[in-house]
Amino acid sequence: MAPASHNAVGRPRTSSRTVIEDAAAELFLENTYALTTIEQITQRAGVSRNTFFNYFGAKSDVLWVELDAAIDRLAVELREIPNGQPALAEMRAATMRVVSDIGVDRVPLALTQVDVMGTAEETRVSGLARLARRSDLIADFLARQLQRRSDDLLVLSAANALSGAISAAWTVWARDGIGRRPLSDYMSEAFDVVSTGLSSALAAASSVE
Amino acid sequence: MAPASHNAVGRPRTSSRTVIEDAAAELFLENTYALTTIEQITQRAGVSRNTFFNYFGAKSDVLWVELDAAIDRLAVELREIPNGQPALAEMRAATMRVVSDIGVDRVPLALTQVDVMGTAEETRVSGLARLARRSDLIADFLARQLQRRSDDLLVLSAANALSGAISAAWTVWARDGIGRRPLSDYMSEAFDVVSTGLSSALAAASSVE
DNA sequence: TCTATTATTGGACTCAGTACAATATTATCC
DNA sequence: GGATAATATTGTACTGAGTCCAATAATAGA
Repeated sequence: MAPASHNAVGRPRTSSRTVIEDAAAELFLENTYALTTIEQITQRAGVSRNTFFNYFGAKSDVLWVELDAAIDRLAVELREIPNGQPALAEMRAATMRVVSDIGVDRVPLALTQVDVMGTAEETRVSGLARLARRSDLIADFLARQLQRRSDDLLVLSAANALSGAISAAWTVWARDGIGRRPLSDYMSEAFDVVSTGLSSALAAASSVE
Repeated sequence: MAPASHNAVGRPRTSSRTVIEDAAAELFLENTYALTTIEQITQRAGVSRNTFFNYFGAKSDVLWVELDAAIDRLAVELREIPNGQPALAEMRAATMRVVSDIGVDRVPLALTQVDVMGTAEETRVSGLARLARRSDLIADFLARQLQRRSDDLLVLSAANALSGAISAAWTVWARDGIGRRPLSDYMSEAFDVVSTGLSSALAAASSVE
């Protein structure tokens, strides 16, 4: 039984992986992320320290399981879009398809308990790695649709901006806690901001005020 | 003589700090970033290992000296803008003021020699920390101008998008190598993309093609 | 020169992450 | 079922970043 890749989407239930995830979540909440060692996690999970690294490439990976899965699905969605489609609209639609699946129970660990776990700074960096990965996916997609290189300034700017907006939606959604609206609501709003342009979005915001 | 803070903007010439920076730059180019240890750096610099940590909080900080300085200056510029100004225009102007100073010799180490140093993956993450710091600055500024909270979705989306676009400009500028145009050119282009909106920017791009 | 401040150093430590070989466990095929 | 191959788990040993703290050197100011 292969532990599959680190960001596997498939889920053999109650494997070592799951046990480790649960143990980690508990300990992060009890002692904060920073003060929890991998050894403690694997001890509670009843496996050896090395087994941790069979399933996760880094301690912080446990925090982002849900987000990684979402990014995996986005990659698939984008790959399946044929050439010559309206790039932004397709990009948005693909994101919305992925996000519509996400229920309240799928909040990335790092985002839910940012206060409780004292994860603010430590997890920030690892979260940014996800932003970067999503940027890459989007840049590749845009480059393909626009027939430009993926390190073209227009492509990169747009990809980074989109990934940043998506990230903002996740963050605010997670922080809104219980009673939050569906993630797709937040995502739509974030897309609106970058789609119509910051000049109009910000102007509208300040005139309303 | 205080080593000042980690991202000091002032420059006491030929202090331990400078010596360390130079030694690090040499070694990164010779042996790549990953294979260079802090011990090697301080050895060549003729100081003790601990002195490194007097000036830098992490090994990767050496890579981002120039960018950190630019972000410091951006922070100052933004702080000095009075309330009630058009947010996006001021933000853009402040960025351009900072960037107009940057000559060809001020390319962040991490960005120039990304190929030579094999820094691609390792430095990516530390670079993202800068993106985040800039996002925070921009979010605070926008929140003040728009009279909203700095974790508001509109504010965060816009801040992330802007920071992402700025990051793209730096990246492409650095990668263009010798013969590149001034950084401000790239920055203008990146701002245009997010200002006018991705829907028009991307539509224009695909119709041109 | 004396003194307070700050820079530098030494030493000991924790922990994440890597490498690799050894062993256990499960699946597959006959 | 039993042999065998594939994969999961573990043990051991290691590197190197980053932290802490106390000791000492260097410098500035009076």
